[in-house]
Amino acid sequence: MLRIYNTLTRRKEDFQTLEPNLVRMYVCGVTVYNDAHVGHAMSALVFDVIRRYLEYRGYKVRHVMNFTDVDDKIINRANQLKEDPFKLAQRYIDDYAQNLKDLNILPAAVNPRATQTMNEILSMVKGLIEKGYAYAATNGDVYFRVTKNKDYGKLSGRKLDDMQAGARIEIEEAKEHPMDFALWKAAKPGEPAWDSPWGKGRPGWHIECSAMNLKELGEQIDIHGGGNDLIFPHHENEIAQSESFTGKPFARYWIHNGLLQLGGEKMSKSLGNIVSIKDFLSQRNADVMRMLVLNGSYRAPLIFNEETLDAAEKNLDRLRSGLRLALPNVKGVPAGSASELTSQAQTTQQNFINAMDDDFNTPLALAAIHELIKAINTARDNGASDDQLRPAQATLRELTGVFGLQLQDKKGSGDADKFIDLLVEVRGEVRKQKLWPLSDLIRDKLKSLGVTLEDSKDGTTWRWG
RNA sequence: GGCGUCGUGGCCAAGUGGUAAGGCAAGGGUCUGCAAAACCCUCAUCACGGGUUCGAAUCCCGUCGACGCCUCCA
Repeated sequence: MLRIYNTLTRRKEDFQTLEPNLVRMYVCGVTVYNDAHVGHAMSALVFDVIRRYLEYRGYKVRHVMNFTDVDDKIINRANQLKEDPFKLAQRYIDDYAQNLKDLNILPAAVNPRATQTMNEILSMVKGLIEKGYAYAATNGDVYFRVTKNKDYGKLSGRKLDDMQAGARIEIEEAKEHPMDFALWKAAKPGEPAWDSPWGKGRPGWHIECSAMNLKELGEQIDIHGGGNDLIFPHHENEIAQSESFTGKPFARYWIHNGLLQLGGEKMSKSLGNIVSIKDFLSQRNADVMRMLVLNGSYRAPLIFNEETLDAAEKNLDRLRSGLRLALPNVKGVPAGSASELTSQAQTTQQNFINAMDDDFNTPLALAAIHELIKAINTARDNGASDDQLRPAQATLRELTGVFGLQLQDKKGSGDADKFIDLLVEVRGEVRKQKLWPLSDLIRDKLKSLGVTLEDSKDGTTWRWG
């Protein structure tokens, strides 16, 4: 039974979907006004792994991830660059889609955008006004009336009174209550704007997500996710809007990932301590970022630095070692040993599932995989044939695939392979004649070209990397 | 100031009542002509101080510290 930590209840709960075998999952995407950074990648990776695991467990997952493509920051940036705000947003949407692809993140079923959900947003704002949950203020904005929503604050565990006390908010005089938040913002001259019963304007930040949920997934969803910096106010406000509008509980499970830490602080656009996904991928393989995420609990902060990245890279090398072919010229091991390996594969698979069922405990699941690696490598050392290794390696591929790891061999140009084979063969003759200096020279030269040779008693293997 | 998360070996990180998973690094060994890889072995008593318990990293109280949110933020 899968159990998931629910931010709403602050407990792990059994996972029950609204509809059998179908998971409605909404994950907050990004506001597109700049290059996405590795912190965004972390969040996307966390939910990609969750999705892959749910699918592995037999669920059909309808995964929705939005783009916020109109807001203050986009408008400001566009003004700065003297670019059309819609074009700017489109540019960064395309970039982000490419980032996700490069990170081997499965595409969402839909990527709704605020600007393409305007009808739903408008009707939701209207509905909230009609029900008394919102009001059009004198300044042209429409605000949500937090005092009308009796359990406002339930997600973040705050009370309205507490929030008033310490909040450093410029109190907008048009608001009835300082914590009321904008559903609709009146447009200033020159800003992108849509017609509405309250004059020209654009949606507030939170309402778009409520509207997109309603449009793409319905009134109630199973999983709503995002970084834990979104808990308040964004997700709190989403709940307030959605539940006030529909009168039904909104999301069953609220899942929030911890934030990536760079130099002891979270990485964020406003702090300026950013490593973009693009820059990261120009230096390291996508699997490295993924391994970094898998190595820790998704809810805990993730330490991102050269040291942790190097360790992640080595960890990947280790996983790859399990996929190597049998040693040359082996005769195979007794059937008993081979079936032991197969049974280890089954044990590992079960341990993997048990770990992941416990709130997606990827570090523990990874440890299970390492057990299998060790068993495979031992079998290989003992002379197991490829046929004997294959079933366990298939399990290894299967489980690392659930993690979304690609574990591609480091590659040179494929055309070179047969020449390398030839060199290795010739070197074999050289070694028979015990011409060690020459043999070592060939090995060293190949190493500097990115080809690693490994000699064993019965022959030599080579690989890129 | 309020709310919340957390503090496990050199580094990253599981474990949340019965005497500390895993990865990286380090040291030793097997194998090898050498090397590499692989395999084997070694390496922590869980921030600190109290308390509960037969028994606590794991529960409670306090102290110190870190981080997040309260304002745009994955």
